[in-house]
Amino acid sequence: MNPKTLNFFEKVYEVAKLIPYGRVTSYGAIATYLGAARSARMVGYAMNGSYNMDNVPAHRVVNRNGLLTGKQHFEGTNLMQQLLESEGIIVINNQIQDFEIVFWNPLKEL
DNA sequence: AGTGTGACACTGG
DNA sequence: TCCAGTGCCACAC
Repeated sequence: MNPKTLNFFEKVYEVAKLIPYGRVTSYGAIATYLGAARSARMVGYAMNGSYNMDNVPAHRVVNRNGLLTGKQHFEGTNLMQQLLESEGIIVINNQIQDFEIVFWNPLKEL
């Protein structure tokens, strides 16, 4: 794939799809991996348009604190949490427990 | 072409 | 240590 043909959004989706089952990452980590460290907000914005991309596990992307800030954009009030819990990730009060353990760093893993 | 916007991240008080 | 303000930059309008 010619990287130039891929929009920033598409790159975000590509990375998101690589997040292993039962692991999570942060918006900033993805942005940094894409070489746009200052565009973490855009990653979240990109995920907003991933609702029609069923391959993108948007629920595995949280902010750098492991907080489910994007929860509001999912159906219902706790769909995101349920999806994570179904993968073995413990979430309490929108906060991922043992975040450092389940955190997946694309910079290190890829 | 310019302006507004946001599912973040960092810094200073 | 904690919170509020500020920077940021790619996309939509």
